[in-house]
Amino acid sequence: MKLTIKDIAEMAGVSIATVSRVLNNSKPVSEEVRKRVEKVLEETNFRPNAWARSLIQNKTNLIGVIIPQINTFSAKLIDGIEDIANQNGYNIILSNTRLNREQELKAIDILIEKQVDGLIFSAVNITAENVEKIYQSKIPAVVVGQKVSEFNLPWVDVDNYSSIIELVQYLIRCGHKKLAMIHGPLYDMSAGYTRYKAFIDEVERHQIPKEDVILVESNFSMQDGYYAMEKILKNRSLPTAVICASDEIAIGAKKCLEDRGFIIPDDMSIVGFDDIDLAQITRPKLTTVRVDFFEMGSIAMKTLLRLLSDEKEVSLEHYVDYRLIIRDSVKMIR
Amino acid sequence: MKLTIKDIAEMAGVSIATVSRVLNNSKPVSEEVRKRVEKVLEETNFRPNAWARSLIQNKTNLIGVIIPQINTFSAKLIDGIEDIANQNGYNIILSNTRLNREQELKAIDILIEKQVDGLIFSAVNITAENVEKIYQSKIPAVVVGQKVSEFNLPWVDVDNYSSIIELVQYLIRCGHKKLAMIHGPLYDMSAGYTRYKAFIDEVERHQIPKEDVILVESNFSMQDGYYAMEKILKNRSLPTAVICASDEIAIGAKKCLEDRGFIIPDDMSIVGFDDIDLAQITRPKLTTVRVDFFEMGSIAMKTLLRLLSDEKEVSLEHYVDYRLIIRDSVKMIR
DNA sequence: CTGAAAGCGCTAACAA
DNA sequence: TTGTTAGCGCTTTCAG
Repeated sequence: MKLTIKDIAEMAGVSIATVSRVLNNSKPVSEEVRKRVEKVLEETNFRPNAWARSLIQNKTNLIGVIIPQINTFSAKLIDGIEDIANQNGYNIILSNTRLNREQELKAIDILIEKQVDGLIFSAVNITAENVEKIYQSKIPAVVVGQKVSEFNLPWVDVDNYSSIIELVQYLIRCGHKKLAMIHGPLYDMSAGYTRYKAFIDEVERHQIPKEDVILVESNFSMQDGYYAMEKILKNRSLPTAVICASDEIAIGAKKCLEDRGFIIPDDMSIVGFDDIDLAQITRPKLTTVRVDFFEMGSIAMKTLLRLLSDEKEVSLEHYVDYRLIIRDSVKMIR
Repeated sequence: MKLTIKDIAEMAGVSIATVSRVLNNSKPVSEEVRKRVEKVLEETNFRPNAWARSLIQNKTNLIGVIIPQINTFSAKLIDGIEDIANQNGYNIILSNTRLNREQELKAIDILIEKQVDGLIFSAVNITAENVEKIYQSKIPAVVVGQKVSEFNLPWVDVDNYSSIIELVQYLIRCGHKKLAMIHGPLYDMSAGYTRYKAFIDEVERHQIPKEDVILVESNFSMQDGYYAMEKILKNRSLPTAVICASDEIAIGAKKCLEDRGFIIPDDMSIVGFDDIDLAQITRPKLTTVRVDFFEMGSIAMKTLLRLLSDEKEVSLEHYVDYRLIIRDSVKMIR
């Protein structure tokens, strides 16, 4: 049988109200009685039922975290969220939706039932349906990994657009005139579509002729990067540099080239995105864009905290820093 | 104002008991009334407060997961736990103790207060103090990543001992007679101490003379692996093969050798542990031991489920499979 | 089949 | 300073 505050009260010979008072330090209790109660508390190792309390206080100190999958990136994201949450007395309840739409909706429902104080939501493509549900629940929420300016929710993301533009400009400065991109799936709004859009926009801005631009879609894996590069190699005129939507893709693509005797970056330049550990270990070291997912998580949680403390002004848009990491996989032409 | 079952009852013109009945399908309700209530439920998108319910049913459908840090391994572990938990209607509440003893104790306390139905506990070194607290709480628990045979708790771990023994035997079969190990910190019972102990035991069993065995301690990072190899290189007589307690160490050590002009495996053989993604990408590909952390998580959760369903016989010891992955970083001598 | 009411473990008035 | 009591949102007897 689990102990309750009532048991403690009996054992200490006081009322349950008094026990509650010493438990929470909420009201003055005489030194003598406090000692007595504390003794029982220690001896029994009593822990009050958080849910009975939350029922009254309407607060659970729980943050719901919804992610589409668990990988190295989301792991860092979670780490960042947990860090700030923990520092502020919150626990996180983790929901992995495994890239499944229905699971996302279900996860939101469950977290509403569990009365989470706040929600951090991430998905490959956040839809109106999701957001609607979150709105209705009135639970403070912040979106992570996608710009959702069309909704009235704070979001945190890397500036996928600017970063790719910077990358393209860098390649052009290096003298590259024929470019390819291995982009991610376009239904993936953030790492897929936005990076793709930035690329075609910037390439157009520089008036690079259509025939000197190659686009290939790929999933975010080495294997798929490998295949994507095979497709690029089928073109009559090869690019001098290819931008990959992720380091994994880049490394797969690189492998494909190497298997065919290409020397990187002499025969073809490659850049990636994310700056995973591998990027600095492969030879040549990969030029890429560094994204700090831990920071992304902690910014998200800090934003949520601000929402929770009813601050009037919580800015809706949060870009997490990125940095072009120039290493050895791009050749300077001329 | 949040909706309650009372509001729904009023709106549907029934008693709260009836609403509860349709919510849970617990007792027969006339078709007509059921329809009426369901309509209101849909329109309002009502979600019952899980904690009010749990207060009565003494069940939260919450599993507490305590991990010492978030990295690629624990991420997979969590993934495996979440997968099974989710399939069985449980949510996980994640506590990262950041390698901090006090945090571990605190995390247990908090999870007790949150009335988790079960606990999955992992730490670099699980102590009697931790276990004592868990015992006292009477919460079903399983330990992950450490053999804790001295306690009466189920645990799940790789067989660190046998796997290292297999590795040593493999090296010896390959003709290696002078061995080194870069082992992890010895306070780390599982990946540190046990692998170390297996190595010295097996080396002794093969009567390899003391002077042909080198031991160096290192943290589990490439950087530290690099330094550890530097130490090994200071010895008068070098080993022909070195076992590293992790792939990260191995890759760092390898880098150190390469920086000094060694050819691997010709000049020195290296083996790692874990089979991280990198292991098959570095050249030469790394011979290592594959450990399935996702499986470790799912076994842990399945074991916990068995505990929760009051099965009489729950085996306490669970080894997760490992496999020697022979690649190209070990030279066959003779 | 439906409703009234007790009670889960706790906090917070309100009295004393 | 302490105790009594109402009630948080729900489930579950127990009557009807």
